Amino acid sequence: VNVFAEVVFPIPVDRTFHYAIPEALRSRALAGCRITAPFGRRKMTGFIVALMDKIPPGPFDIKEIADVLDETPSFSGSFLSFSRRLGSRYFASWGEILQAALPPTLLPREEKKIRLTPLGAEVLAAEGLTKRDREVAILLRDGPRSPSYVAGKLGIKDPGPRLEKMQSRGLVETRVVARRPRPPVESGPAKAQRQLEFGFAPSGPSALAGIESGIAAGEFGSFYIMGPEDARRDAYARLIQATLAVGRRVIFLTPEISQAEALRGSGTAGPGSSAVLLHGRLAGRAREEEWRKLLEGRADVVVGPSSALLAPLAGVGLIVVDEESDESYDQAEGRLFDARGGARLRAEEEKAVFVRGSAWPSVEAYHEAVAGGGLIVLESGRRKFAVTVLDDRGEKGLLSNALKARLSERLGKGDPVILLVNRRGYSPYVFCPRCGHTPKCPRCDIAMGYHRKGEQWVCHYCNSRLPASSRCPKCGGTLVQRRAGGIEALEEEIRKLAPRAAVARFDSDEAGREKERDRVIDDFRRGRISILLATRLLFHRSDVPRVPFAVMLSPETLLGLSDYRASQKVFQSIAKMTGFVADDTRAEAVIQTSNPSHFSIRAAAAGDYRMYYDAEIEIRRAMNYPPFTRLAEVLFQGADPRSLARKSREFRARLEDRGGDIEVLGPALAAVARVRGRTQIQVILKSSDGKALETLLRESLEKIRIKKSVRLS
DNA sequence: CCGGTCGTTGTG
DNA sequence: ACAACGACCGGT
Repeated sequence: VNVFAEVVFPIPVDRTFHYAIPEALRSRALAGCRITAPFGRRKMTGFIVALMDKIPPGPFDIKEIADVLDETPSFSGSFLSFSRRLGSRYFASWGEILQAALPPTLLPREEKKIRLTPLGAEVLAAEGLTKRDREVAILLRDGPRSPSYVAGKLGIKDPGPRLEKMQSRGLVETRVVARRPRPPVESGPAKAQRQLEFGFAPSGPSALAGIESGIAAGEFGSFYIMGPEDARRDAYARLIQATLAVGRRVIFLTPEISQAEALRGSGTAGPGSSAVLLHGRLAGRAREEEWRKLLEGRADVVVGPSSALLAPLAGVGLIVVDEESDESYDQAEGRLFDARGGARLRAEEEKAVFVRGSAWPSVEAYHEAVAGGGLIVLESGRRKFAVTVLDDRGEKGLLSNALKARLSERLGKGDPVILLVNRRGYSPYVFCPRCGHTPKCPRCDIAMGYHRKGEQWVCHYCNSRLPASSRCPKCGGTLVQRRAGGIEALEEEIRKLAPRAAVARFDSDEAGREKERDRVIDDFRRGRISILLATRLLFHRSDVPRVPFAVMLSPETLLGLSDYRASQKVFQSIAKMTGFVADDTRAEAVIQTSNPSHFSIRAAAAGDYRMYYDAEIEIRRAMNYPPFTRLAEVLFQGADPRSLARKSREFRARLEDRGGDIEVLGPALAAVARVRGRTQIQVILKSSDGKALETLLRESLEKIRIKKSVRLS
């Protein structure tokens, strides 16, 4: 009989721990249940991942599970096995993945509170305390506080020793306050459901028949649908309905929440089915309710950003990753996994069909789809609008004379226009001609951008701000601005050019909140705004009206990045800009650049993906970059550069011990050597053998205990 | 000697 | 993640 449980916890320790199940809990303690258990000196919420009738022998003494928090498991068996593989693939612990899959309301946290005892109050009143102890007592006079609050107010890092001392004298006491999770929601009749509806005719090219038969057969398969947005949506609708028709379910990923919301239309996903949105911005209660619908099978389709991949659906038959090439699917700081790789993994696990789609695929995915035979191209027809490339070398200001002339003409006709630029603020940086100094972010190794709004310097990495000054902080000289290139400077020039036009900005500084963003787009659609200035932020909206005139300014600045994907970013940002242009012979897209002959710009201007791909794939081949080699970029972060350097060298030594045919670059300071006060050191591994690379990486990284993130490509 | 910090180690 | 422990350090 199963009297022991294997448990994981939501901490960055990828190990399982063993507990005995007391008699009274034995019938309720099932794999996939949330539990509480003593862990070290604490009590923690964890998850049962397996039951067993004996435990591995070891020198530890076994503890008992304290409580089982679920009546029915929060995670199914297949979800457990998927989440284990997902965590292992992306170097996150199993428990962290399970935590991310759970609505936060279901993960009770407990907090330590320090309270002043009556004795403590008495001694305080009698002035019998030393300076520091007095400060602590005064803080606690108004009620119990957490240790971190005390630390912050006292300006010390660790109040532990002092508090312990005071506790042993009976001046304060600590209490652990458990924030109990809400009782499980009764799964009664579904309340007013947020029905997500897919309004497209179930018709489409016969090319989809292959995917449909894969869905019907219930086998894993991987496909790529390349085509414009409306054609892709029709195809998705057909595939979703085919999946629901065989009684299976659908996970649909979009890069951003707003795109998931935009999928709401008319019609339905299918008779008797329902679809829900699931994302982190849903407030506690609502999020739990949607999650429960999925767990209990009251909904058949989930739509959302990367995190929706962890939705608790059973019987998944189709997983769609739309806008496949979007960066928000990347594994990056604060994101536990790569959503594309994760989606494939889950599809394999559930024997589901894996579909990626985009108008402009990433080079890696396209290469793979062509080789694997899963590429489906939906014809987009020849575009009717003109595309013009303007060379801005030798021009003054942001707008070339040729562009100004075109803009004036359009505005004269009353045409709405969109102008895209790649930079926030006014100018990229300021510098002192006398001593050469450039003001940098105090926490990051990067120049601060000058923002006219609020007269401040802003770090575009960590968003910290300093009041701008015209004097050099080093030598007192007069600072000068680098050529103004940001959206604020663009706004200034536009207002000069068209003083009476209604201009609005769509960037993180001017349209910060979600509501504000919706309002700007809405005003633009209604014609209350005639000139829309935007950063890349606009690419994540699928409700931007088509316009007769759109402009991309200086896309070549992205080429300066030390990233082998730089040219892809250039191609895609131009291609997406042309996506805002109405398909009309009188419409025009303009690219203004100082590098008009670059292949990514020429191909984007021609709207020719193959032209771009053929050139880029040759570069990738020549330089031995993905997809011709596997790359692992390991980033170590830490406050102390010395210990970071030591540990990253230790990592390198481990890599070399194990040898193998793997190229190791670094350790070296990352391109941005410091972010938020933490030094960043990078090690890059290159190999043609992906399996060997992953194994080596896993083994060598295992004992290196510092904050690290890994990007595999 | 104490309070504070830092790095290391273990959690069943 | 978090707590505990040991080494070290500077101030009284």
